[in-house]
Amino acid sequence: MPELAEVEYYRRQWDCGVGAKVVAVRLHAEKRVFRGASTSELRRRVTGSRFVESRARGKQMLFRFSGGGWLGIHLGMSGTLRVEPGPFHPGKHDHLVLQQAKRALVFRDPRMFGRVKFDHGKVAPDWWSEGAPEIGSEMFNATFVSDFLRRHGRAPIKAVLLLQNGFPGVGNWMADEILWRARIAPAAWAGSLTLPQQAALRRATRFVSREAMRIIGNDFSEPPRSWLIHQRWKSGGVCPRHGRQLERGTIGGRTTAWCARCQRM
DNA sequence: CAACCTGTTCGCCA
DNA sequence: ATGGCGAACAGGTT
Repeated sequence: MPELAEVEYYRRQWDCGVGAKVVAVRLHAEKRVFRGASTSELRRRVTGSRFVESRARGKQMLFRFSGGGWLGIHLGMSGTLRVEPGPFHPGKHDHLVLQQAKRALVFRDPRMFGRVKFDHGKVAPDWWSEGAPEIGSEMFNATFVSDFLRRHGRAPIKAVLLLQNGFPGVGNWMADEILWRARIAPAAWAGSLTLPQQAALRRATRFVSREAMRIIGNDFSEPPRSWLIHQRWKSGGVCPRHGRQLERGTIGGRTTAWCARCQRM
C-alpha cells in the first residue's frame, strides 16, 4: 500500500506520542521485519526514553528518541502505523509496539516486506543522509533527471520511475499516474525520451507527489475523480481524458495500466 | 483453489 | 563494473 503520501500519512499517526516517554517496548524479535537490526539494543535504548520527533523521506521514516536513539521504519508492501489508546496487547502482526502512559504506538505488517532499523548516535544514521534528492527539492532538476534516465536508458521508463535512487517515494500507482499525465508510454525506453518529454515527466512527477502529499498525506482522502488512480485497477477502467478503455500489462515486472491513445512511445 | 498484490533484494546474465 | 531482469520473500484478498 504505502508510497510517498501514504508513508507521510502513517508517519503522522504517531505524532500524538511526540514529547511523551516510552514506558515499554514490545516486539516480535524473530520476525523478518527486524532482519539486520539489534532488537535488544532497540529495546534497551528506547525504553524510558522520550519520543522527540519524526521525519519521512521517500518511503523511509525516521523516529528520534532522547538519548540518541534513531528508529527507522520502511512499510514495505503491507505495513501500517497506528495508535491504540491505553495499554495495548499486540496482535499476531503487530511486530513493534512502543507503549506510552496514555497510548501505544503500533507498527503492523502482515507480509513482513517492511523493515525496522535501529541506530544510536548524536546525528541521524548514514543511510538516512545518503538518500536521493527529494522530488520537491532543488536538486531534483533537469540535469539530475536527464542523467538518471540516460544511466537506465535501456529499461522501460515505468521500471525507472520505480527506482528509489532517482524517484524516491514513487511506487506502482504513482508511476502510472505520472506517465499518464506526461503522456508517455510505460514501455518506452528511458533513454529515448525527448527533452520535452523529460520536462513533462519531471513536471508530472512533482505535481503528483505534491498533490498526493496534500490530499492523501493529511487524512487519506481521495484524489479528484480525474486521476487515473480511480480507473487503473477496475476491469473496464477507462482513460479519464476521453474514456478510452485502458490497456493492462506487466512492465518492469509490475502490473501497469495506460491509455494507448494519449500515451506514446 | 489459484492468481494476484501500492516493495525491495538477490543472483544470473549481457 | 554496470545495468536489466526474473525470482524470492509471506500472508491476505479476490
